[in-house]
Amino acid sequence: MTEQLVFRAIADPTRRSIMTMLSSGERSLNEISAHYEMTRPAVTKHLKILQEGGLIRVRARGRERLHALQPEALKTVSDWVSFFSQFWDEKLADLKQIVEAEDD
Amino acid sequence: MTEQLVFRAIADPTRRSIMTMLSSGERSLNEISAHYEMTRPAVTKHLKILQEGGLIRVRARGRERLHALQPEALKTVSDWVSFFSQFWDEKLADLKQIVEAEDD
DNA sequence: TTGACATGAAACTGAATGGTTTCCTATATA
DNA sequence: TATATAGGAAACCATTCAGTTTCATGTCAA
Repeated sequence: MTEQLVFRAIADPTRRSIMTMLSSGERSLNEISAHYEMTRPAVTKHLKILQEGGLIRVRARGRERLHALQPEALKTVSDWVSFFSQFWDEKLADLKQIVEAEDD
Repeated sequence: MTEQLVFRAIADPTRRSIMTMLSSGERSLNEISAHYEMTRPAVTKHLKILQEGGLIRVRARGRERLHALQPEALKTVSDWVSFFSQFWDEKLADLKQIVEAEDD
């Protein structure tokens, strides 16, 4: 199952940081790795894991590779958390159900 | 920061499964490990990581150790996901804000 | 077309993870 | 009190993970 790949992807702080960065628009590998101490190949590996989790998509532009956020993959996490949220925020869980029902 | 400990804790499928099990009530170590193929010490380690993430609490009853879910720790995850949810479900994000404002 | 730039790929390393086995301690209970 | 039960602790192992260095490839631009 792919669910595990999402949880795996978001388990690392660098990867969550990259997601935050991409929330303001797509970025090339160079632009991304410029923000971190680690080497470029290390960032490449993180991007691959994010891609495997479906959290980003990659497209080529010339010799660059542009990485864009694909946040819908987080629905998996959101749904999982929602199950438990009934135990600490019933109002929120109820409203979520209402919203989802409306969308049908 | 403790945030990382939560994401680390929920990254493993066995630990997420244990959380689901505990959602129906507290359980002793023996009761929990009976549901898995792995040995009891292995389950003990998972429980320790869940505890470090604040996701469960443990109390002693005689020679037993009862483990109970503490789902509020998932608020960390919920909040993090909410930031990204604005990109795939604005209605839900809006309602969540309303709910949280009401609680103030 | 040559050189600079953006990236990919492979081999390696150390630390963390998920698991095991073995042994020890504490608490119930016959 | 002797024994069974519940769990803790330590030592060990294999795999995965996050990072590195080195080298190769493809594309742009002078």
